[in-house]
Amino acid sequence: MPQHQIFRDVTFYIVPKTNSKLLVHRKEIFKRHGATLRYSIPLESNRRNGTKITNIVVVLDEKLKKEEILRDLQMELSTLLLPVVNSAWVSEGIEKNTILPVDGYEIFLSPKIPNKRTLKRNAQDENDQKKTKLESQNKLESQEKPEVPPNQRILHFLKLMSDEYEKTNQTWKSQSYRKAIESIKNTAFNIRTYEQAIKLPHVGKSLASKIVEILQTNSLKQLQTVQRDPKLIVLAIFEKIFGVGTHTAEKWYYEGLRTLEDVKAEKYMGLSDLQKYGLQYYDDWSQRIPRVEGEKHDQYVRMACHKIDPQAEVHIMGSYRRGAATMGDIDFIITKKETKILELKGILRRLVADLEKSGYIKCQLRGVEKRGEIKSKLFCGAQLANYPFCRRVDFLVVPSDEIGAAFLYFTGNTTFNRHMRQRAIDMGLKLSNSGLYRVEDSGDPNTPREVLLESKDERTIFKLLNMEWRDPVERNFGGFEEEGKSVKAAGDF
DNA sequence: CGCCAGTGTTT
DNA sequence: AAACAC
DNA sequence: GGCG
Ligand SMILES: O=c1ccn([C@H]2C[C@H](O)[C@@H](COP(=O)(O)OP(=O)(O)OP(=O)(O)O)O2)c(=O)[nH]1
Ligand SMILES: [Mg+2]
Repeated sequence: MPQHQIFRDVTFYIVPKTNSKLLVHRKEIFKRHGATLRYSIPLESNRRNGTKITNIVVVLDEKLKKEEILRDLQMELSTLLLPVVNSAWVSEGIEKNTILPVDGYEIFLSPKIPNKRTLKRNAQDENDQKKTKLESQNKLESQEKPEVPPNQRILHFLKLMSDEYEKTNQTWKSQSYRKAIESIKNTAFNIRTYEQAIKLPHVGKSLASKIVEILQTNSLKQLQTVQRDPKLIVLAIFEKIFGVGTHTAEKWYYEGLRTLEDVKAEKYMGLSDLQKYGLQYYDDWSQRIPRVEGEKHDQYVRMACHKIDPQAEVHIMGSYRRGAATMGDIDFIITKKETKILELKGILRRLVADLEKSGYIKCQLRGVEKRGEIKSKLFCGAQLANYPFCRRVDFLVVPSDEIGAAFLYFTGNTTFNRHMRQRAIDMGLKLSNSGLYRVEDSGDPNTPREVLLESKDERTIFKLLNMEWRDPVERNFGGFEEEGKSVKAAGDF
């Protein structure tokens, strides 16, 4: 019953390109009302002409993040001129049988906080994940028969793919490749066929095909197309500045900045204190910390803490507790028996004051003292006398009744934490830095009731999750370091 | 087709 | 809500 | 991109 065909003269550019039953259905409705549907924007259509709407981007999936919308359109933000609206604009227009003004439906992809006076560029990403290293282009010599460590070529290219996706904030794809890599590492034989590949856990059709492609051509088409432009190298340098992530790095790049010197020269005024310190200590914080120096930090901080409160305890966590030979930073937990968070915050505040006075703490990146409120976390730069570098040091104060969960969290590594937390989810539980909880239905599905099961004791949390205890050294999961452990580890999950 | 860990802090 | 960090 |  297409009566007026209100969208007769309108072209919808649909996001996302991917289909699903629901989306197909909704698009049918759009067509019935006369809309022309397209999936990419021809150059000449990318403009607004007056108030009359003839071309418009319609986002059908409300959950899409702004950056994902842009990626789907394959548009650089600065070049997108068309209005972008959510699907309510369409459906309410249909109800009212008219083309509505976009006000109230428009999704603004660009500005958010006009920082000082800079401009355009926005949209953002998913969650987590750390820096990546740059790696040079591919091409391994074609070694025909026996690969001594099996599947080396395959692993090489899949790693490049994973890195590529991580750099472009496609975190789930990146994660998929990492899981496949782990899986292949645990494979004793040389994979030769699609059938062998697809049997492996975390290797599906797409990855199996890619594996075959690698075996046959010794390369991957997709990797060569994926422009390995100099841009990524610059972005990686920028993103290593503390306080600078993908968003800021990209913004700077589009403003024409290419080196740290460019940034210092042109942006210094506009930088946050965080980023200024990040620049100032860029070289220092790029250095690994020898384990022996970690011991010295431990002694030093422990002494200082003892003076403030002899009952307070200092523990080094992170990679140090996992037995690393070198660390990227130093992670402290400060705690005290039978003590609540408030008192501990006070201890941290005094400790920090002393450490600053003594010259150990060089700068606070995230302070104890912000706006009168005392925080339970401190990120800072700190240097021991007669040592060559300022180090990144993190303090976390933890009330004694959360100490087990906090140890678990702050010992890591990150991959181990995520595995363990996933296991909790699968058991209907939730594990966080404050405890292991049972998640119950409270009537309101948005705010389920969380009942604390355990938070004081690390070992009890392992038991409740039906896991064998692992010494911290056995928690170096995933990645490329110490995979001897992660082989067994992966099997356990 | 939804999930892929969960939290603290700042803007 | 986004950005950045652990 | 894989999985339940
Ligand atoms: O996204 C994150 C980051 C960190 N952590 C936990 C695990 C990690 O082990 C600990 C300390 O973080 P840090 O970044 O210091 O990692 P690390 O394991 O100590 O390694 P590095 O030697 O780089 O400091 O905090 C998480 O749970 N999730
Ligand atoms: Mg650390």
